[in-house]
Amino acid sequence: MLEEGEPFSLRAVARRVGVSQAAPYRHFGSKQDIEAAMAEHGFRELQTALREVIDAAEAGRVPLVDLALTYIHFAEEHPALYALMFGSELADDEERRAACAQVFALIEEVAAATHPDRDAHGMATAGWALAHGMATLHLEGTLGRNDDDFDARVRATFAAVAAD
Amino acid sequence: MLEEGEPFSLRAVARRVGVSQAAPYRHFGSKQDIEAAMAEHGFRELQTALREVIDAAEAGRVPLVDLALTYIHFAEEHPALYALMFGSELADDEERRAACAQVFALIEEVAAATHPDRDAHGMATAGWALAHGMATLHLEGTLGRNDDDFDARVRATFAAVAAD
DNA sequence: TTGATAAAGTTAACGGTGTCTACAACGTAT
DNA sequence: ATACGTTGTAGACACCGTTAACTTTATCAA
Repeated sequence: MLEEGEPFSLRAVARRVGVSQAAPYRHFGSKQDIEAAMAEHGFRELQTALREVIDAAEAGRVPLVDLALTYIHFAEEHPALYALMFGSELADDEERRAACAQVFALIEEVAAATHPDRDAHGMATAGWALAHGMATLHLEGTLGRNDDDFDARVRATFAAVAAD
Repeated sequence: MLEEGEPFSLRAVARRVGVSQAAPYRHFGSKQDIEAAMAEHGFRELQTALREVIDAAEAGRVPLVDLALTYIHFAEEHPALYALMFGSELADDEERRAACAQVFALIEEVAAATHPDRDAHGMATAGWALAHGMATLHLEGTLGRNDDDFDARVRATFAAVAAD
């Protein structure tokens, strides 16, 4: 879904589905509506992935950095979708924003559980910003090409910043 | 330059400049080339802004969070350009990457000066990721709409994470 | 002064794209 | 059976990036 290489045009999609170019307009109002729906779906998939990590951990206590790694792996595996999720044109789609807010709430919940003594909102903000920032910079190539030990780099960064 | 609202098409640009639609191709090979040049210019402007903050500080010691605020203000003031600078299509433009790397080197330099005892590279990575992440999430609306005290929020986040 | 050359601008076209309108097929409920 | 809402279609429109062929214009050597 949403391959990186080929152009993402309504016509190309319709062609691939074997349907006429105007058919998508029976189901969506515009291309932006479709992209917003895809972004919303992406946030829900991301939430599911994060939820799995939380549920797999014993006693519900997950280090924030593990959540961040899951987050970053998601971005690595679906770079085009990830870019879409944070695309500036979709900023005012309400359902996309709600799905995004749910992910944030999940992170906040974990932050509150692992650090009951600290400001959960601030911790969640820092954790998300760090994860999102590293994911973006990594995808974009700014952080070099040591792909394999990037996980270690993320762990080191989180540790350097004493967020755990 | 690069207003948010109107479409950024070569033809629209040419029209506004009062020149024919094909004229840009006398100066650039493609639209991507133009965008890459704009992104490169953006990185250089960002570098200048950061450099000014560093030079204005006494003894050359700037808290990382002040650099981050300058970074975020730049993103706020030029949202479309900022999005362009980190657009995934431009990842392999060499000059853009070089300009980006210079900004990173600047941050690293400050990190090394303010925290001689810690890993400068890791600190710079964390600082940039935090700043870039918060800028993105803020522009995108995920962090709420308390626009005025967002600076305070950035300071709180950096403090919460003990990065200074 | 003349003439060659390279830079910069022009018009016209090609294929592709998002979107709209008008029309046809078809399942379903009255 | 008939009316209707749903989903599909073809065709058009304006716009887009890009290219090709042609003209203008400035520069500089002869």
